[in-house]
Amino acid sequence: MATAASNPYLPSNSILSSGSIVHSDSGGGGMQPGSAAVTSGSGGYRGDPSVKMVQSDFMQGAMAASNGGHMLSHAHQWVTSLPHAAAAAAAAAVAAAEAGSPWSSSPQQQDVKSSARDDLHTGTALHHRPPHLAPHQTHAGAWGSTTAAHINSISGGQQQQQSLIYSQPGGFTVNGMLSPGSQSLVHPGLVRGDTPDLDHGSHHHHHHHHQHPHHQHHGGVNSHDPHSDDDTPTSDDLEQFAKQFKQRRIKLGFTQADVGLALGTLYGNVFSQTTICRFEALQLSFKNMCKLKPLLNKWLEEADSSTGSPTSIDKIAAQGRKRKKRTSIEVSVKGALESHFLKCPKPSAQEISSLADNLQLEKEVVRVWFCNRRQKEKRMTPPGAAQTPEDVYSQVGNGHFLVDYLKDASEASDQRVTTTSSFHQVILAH
DNA sequence: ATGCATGAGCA
DNA sequence: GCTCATGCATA
Repeated sequence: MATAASNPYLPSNSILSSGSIVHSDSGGGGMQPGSAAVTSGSGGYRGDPSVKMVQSDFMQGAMAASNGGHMLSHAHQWVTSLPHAAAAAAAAAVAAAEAGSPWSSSPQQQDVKSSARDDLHTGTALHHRPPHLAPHQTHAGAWGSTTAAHINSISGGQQQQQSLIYSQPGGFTVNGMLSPGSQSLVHPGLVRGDTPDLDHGSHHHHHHHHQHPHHQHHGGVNSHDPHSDDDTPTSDDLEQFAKQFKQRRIKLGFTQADVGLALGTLYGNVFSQTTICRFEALQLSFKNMCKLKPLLNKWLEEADSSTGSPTSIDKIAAQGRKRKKRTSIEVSVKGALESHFLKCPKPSAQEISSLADNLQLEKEVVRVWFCNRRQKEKRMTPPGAAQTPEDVYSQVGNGHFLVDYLKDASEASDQRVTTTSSFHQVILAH
């Protein structure tokens, strides 16, 4: 089986002495997963060709599989060794540094391109979850407006989330929600009465300064009305929406995963708990937020008014996919990477290679690490927002950081991290 | 909630 | 190979 696997991950340096990490290799030769935990046991792909992009919002014009093919080919499993215990102060520091979520009202510098993503959605098997109305009301100001108070990160966060209900692949319930039986949670009247408007009723559209590069010429050009989901919302709108969305979602008794699947059930675009989570936490790019808002908005409408009229259309198919197991990077190694990142956010291939060699990590891992680091940096520190650390965030007793940036930076669509490094240094210095 | 990962599209 | 959107797996 899979003898000479075209494994892109050539652990040519997989030493095992100081083992900073724990990924094993499937080195083509005579290696075989013995006791390793092969995660992706259920092979398969998600060739969902029935994409029904019902969103004529802005992007996602054409997404039909251009290659009409399937990217699934050889089957090589990513064996991995075991996780290691990693708990250090340094870890906390790093984690803290990553827990940002400040945004600016400035548009991201992305273009409309990423669209076709019907690749796969490994069903994050789940099902409706117990309808327990939680009189919960979280309000967090975060973005460009005033204070940011929803970050949490590390330990003191708000992990009241039901993060295990949807776990592990294996079961696939092709019913996000609205499935008979799980629908008698709440009456629309109740929620409605409880949570007033939210939708286009957008309560307030004060001054918003932003210039979004969305040239959506559509007939009568948008005059002024940042609301009504067909128009470009402001950062504040998004913030408001996200906040309310979460509230209602919880009141309705749905998990983030539920919503993700429901979106697929309803509109054809399935999303994971991760994405919903990030949306609520405003940890997506502006453009991405804009894209998801309409969808989530629709879901809300459906959710609160479909307590009996389910839209029984399920299409999501849970399928597995081979995925390299997550490489655990030791804290010390992370620290090293961080340091290098501060010096050079965008190392060359050669730099990466040597770095990987030193840290005894696969080049790919290092490369990806930097990519992810940059991404995080992007949504974390809006250009020109780095001020005095003490001004930027306040440490609240329990190792909880409140980040508060000033919105609006610049429109530079290319200027990347540069002045933002100071931010991390401070964090790490804690 | 978030770290590491995949992949499309672009340069 | 990077960016960007997204998600599995995990803490």
